[in-house]
Amino acid sequence: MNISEIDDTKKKLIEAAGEIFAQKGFKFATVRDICKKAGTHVGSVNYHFRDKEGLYEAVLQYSHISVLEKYPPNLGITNNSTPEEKLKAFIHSFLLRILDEGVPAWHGKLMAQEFANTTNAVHKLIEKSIKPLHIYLASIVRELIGHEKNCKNETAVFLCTISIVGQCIQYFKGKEIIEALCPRGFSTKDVKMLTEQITLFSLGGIENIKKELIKN
Amino acid sequence: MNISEIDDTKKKLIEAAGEIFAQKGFKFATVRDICKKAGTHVGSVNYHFRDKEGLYEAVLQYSHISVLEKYPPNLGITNNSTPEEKLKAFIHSFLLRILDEGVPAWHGKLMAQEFANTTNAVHKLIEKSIKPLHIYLASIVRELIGHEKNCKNETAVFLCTISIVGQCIQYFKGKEIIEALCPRGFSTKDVKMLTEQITLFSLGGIENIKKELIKN
DNA sequence: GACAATTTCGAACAATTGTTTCAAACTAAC
DNA sequence: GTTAGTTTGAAACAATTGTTCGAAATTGTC
Repeated sequence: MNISEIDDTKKKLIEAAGEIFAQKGFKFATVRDICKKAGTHVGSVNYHFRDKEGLYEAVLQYSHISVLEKYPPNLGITNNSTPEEKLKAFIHSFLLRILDEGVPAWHGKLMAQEFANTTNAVHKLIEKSIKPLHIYLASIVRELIGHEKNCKNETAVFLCTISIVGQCIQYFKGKEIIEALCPRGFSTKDVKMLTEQITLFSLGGIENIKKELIKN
Repeated sequence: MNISEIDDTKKKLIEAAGEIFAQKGFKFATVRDICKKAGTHVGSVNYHFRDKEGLYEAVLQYSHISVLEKYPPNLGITNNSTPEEKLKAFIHSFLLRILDEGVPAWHGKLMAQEFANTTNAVHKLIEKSIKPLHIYLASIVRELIGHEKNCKNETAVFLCTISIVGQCIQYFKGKEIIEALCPRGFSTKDVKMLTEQITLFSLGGIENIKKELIKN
C-alpha cells in the first residue's frame, strides 16, 4: 500500500466534499469536482456512498461530531459567567464556524448553506445540530430578558434568536455583496471585531425588547 | 388577435420569470418552467431575450422601476420625521418587499436571492438598487448614532446596516428552517409584528453601539 | 390578395451532471 | 499461488437543461 493512500478513499471523499459543499452548497457542488479534489474516479461517490446525497449526509455526520469540540458554543464559559459573556461566546464560536477557513470549519458553513437552500437532509440536520444550538441560544436570551414564561415572552425570545443568527449568517452568505459595498470586506481576521459589534448590537436589542415587554 | 394574447409574449415572460426567479433564484429556475408558466414555447426566452441571463436582467430592470413606487423606503415619512420613524418605515417596506406575495413583490426577493447566490447581474443590481438603498439606510443609522464623521463611526454605521438587513433577510431565506423551529412560522400577516420587533431590536442595538463609541 | 418580416412552435442539439456498468487491479484468506 | 471478495478506473448511460434551427403561422404593408 502506497503511503499516500494510507487514508482510504471514503475519508478523502468526505473531506473534499465537505470543503466544496461548504463553499457552494449541495446543489451547486458537482460530484466531478469533489472527486477531482479527492483524487478519485467519478464513480467513487456512488460506490462508497450510494449517491451524492449519501455523501452529503456522511459529511454532515462527520462534521457534526468534530465541530462541537473544536468550536463549543460555550467556549471559555463557566456556570457563573454572566449571560452577557455567554452570548458573546456563542456569537464568537458561531462566527468562527462560518468564517474560519481552517480544517474542518465546514459545519457552520453547511448549516448556513442549508438556511439559504434547503436539501432533503435538512430535517436530520435540524434535529441533530440546529435545534440544540437554538435551544441553547434561546436559554441565554431568556436569561437576559427575564424568566416569566408567558406566551408573549417566548415569542420575543424566539425572534431575538433569529435576529442574532441572521446578523451572523449575513456575513457569510452576503459576503460578495458586502465586499461590493465596502471594498475592504470582512474575513477571519475580523471575527473578533465582528463579535464585539454583533454582541453589543444584540445586547442593546434584547434590552430594548425587554423594556417593551415590561411596559405592557 | 385573440384577447388572451393582448399582452405580448415579452411581458408574459417577464412576469412569469419574475415570480419563479424570486422564488427559486436564478440557477434553480428553469427556462422550461418559466415558459410553461408564461404559456409560451421553450425557445421564446432565447428569441426575445437572447438567453436566460438576458431575461433575468430584463426582470431586474422591470422590477426595479416598479418597486420603488410600490414600496418606497420612506413610506409615510416627512422631512421632520424622527430617525426612529424613518428606520421603522425602512424596515417595514423592506420586509414587505421580501415577504409580500402580491404582484410584483419580486424585487426584494430577487435582491435577497442575490445575497445568497450571486449571479453575473449582481454588479448592475448593486449599483442600481442595492447601493442606493444602503446609502439611505446608512444615513438613517448615522442620524441615530451621531454625525461625527470619523473612520470608527463610519465602520460602526456600516456594520449596523448589515445587522439590520441581515435580520430581515433571515425571515425570507431562512423560512423553512424557521418554520421547523417554530411551527406557526411567519408570513405576510406578521410583517407588522416583525417590523416592531426588528425596529425595536435595532434601535436598542444602535443605541448600545453609540454608547460604546462615546466611551472611547 | 401578395409578399416580406416577425413571431411561434416543437423537435433536435449540445453541454452538464448524477449514475451505472464491467473489466482490471488489488487485497486478504487459505 | 490460487481464489473469492473488494476496490478502482474509465467509459457509457440517462436525465436535465439551455440553446439552436427550420418549418409553420401570424402580422403588417403595399
